[in-house]
Amino acid sequence: MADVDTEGTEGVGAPAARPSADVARGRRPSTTREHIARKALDLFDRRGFDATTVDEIASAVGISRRTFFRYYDSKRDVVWGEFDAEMVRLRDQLMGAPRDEPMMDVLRRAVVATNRFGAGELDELRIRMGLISTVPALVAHSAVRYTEWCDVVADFVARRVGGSPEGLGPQTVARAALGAAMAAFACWARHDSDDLTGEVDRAFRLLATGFDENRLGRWVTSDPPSSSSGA
Amino acid sequence: MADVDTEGTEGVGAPAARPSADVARGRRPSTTREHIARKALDLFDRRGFDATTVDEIASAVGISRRTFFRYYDSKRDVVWGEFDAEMVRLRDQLMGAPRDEPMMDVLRRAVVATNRFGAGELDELRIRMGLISTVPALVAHSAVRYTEWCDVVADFVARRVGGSPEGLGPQTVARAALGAAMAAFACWARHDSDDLTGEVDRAFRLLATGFDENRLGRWVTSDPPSSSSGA
DNA sequence: TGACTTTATAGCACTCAATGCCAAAATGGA
DNA sequence: TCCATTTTGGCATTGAGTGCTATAAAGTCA
Repeated sequence: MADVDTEGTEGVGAPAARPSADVARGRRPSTTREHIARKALDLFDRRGFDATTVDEIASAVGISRRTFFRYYDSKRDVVWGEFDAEMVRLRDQLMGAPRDEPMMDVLRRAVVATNRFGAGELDELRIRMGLISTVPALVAHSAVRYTEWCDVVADFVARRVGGSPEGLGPQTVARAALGAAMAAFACWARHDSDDLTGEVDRAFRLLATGFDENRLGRWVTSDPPSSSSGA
Repeated sequence: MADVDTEGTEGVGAPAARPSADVARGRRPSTTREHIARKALDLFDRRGFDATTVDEIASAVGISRRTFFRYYDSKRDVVWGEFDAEMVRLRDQLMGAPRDEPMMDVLRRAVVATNRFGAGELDELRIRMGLISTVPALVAHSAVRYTEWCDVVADFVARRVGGSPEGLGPQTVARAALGAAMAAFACWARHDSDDLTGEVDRAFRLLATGFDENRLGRWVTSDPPSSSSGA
């Protein structure tokens, strides 16, 4: 693992693992979110999420149970890593897109862009996403985390087409888009399609067709159109 | 052959509330799922879901805590009522549709049909859906319950267009459809659009357009059928 | 009536996640 | 050295959920 310096570690809910730009005051943290996450994911992967207790994670890391909960709000949150940073990236991508680019193209490109990962991160990501889309406790928790994602998309859509982000239009687009993204992720995490962004791209192109039955039929049988062409 | 009428997904996990077609053997149940649900929903509505403990529900119903868990697998499940029965109805609607009817029309009609409720049920349903779409613990749990829903839809789609129900095509359609349904439900539960099936219908028509930006713009500004303005 | 069977219930003990509180440890600065 | 700051760990508590067991209530059969 060559991710020595992970500087984007803004606290999700825990105050710990601060970059601490100024002088370090007080007692130094005895570990990091990344360190905990690595140990925990390893345990989850080997023994299963439910079968791994917080006590086991804590003792594997070398901290107390109480300290674990200062780094992560819950056992579930460990799997999500630095999800919040990605949320900011998505918003930037959506809001920064040229006004004349079609809405669904912007959306597709933005989601694809925010899900580009280096080869070194993919193995861990697959474990994360595999857990998120299969373990009931994590499937459940995902709905809460993805709510923020939907809000970002709904804001974008409302800004494009008018009306309130809470309205049926933006909400439907946002939640349907989330569905497409989740489908892509789940498919990628399950079988070894090593092309995550490709899956996302395909799912969103499909979504933008309105799921016409004939096109969908051809799409399933023959190989679906890959990205390549333009925006 | 006692559990003849318990085929498929009928039993959530609790053995109680059986219609008891044959003669009643053994001690009679001291309450019903409905009775528990009514008391519990009342408490949830007044005090909030998290602030209501299982002990309080049990004592309000007049049973022990342990007995509560024989009727419902969890506190969360109370809010979902007889969700499983609806699942069977959805499958029947989808599979029973004429083969030449367009796929997305079948889907829309099926979801609309399975969400028709009598005027007497609507108040309680609004409380249920309000809770499900706002309380974090229930938002989370909804993802697990809706997984079954998605499976049904994905099966239907795969049967129509070919390929595996696990494939990206059927999964994308299913999850996007779920998104549309959730958006419609949440909008209905929040503001008092008393037309639930109308909201569902609109969301699915929108989904089938592929969210073309221009059409969506007109759709939002000029009120579609009976939505309140600017919602 | 009195066994015997079946079913539902209550109580108890237990695990585990999560939270609040407080004392102790570690660190830099005055 | 004393002090302020920050992290840590232990302790107690709450609340969900589960397994086990004894008991209560009902019908059946002799």
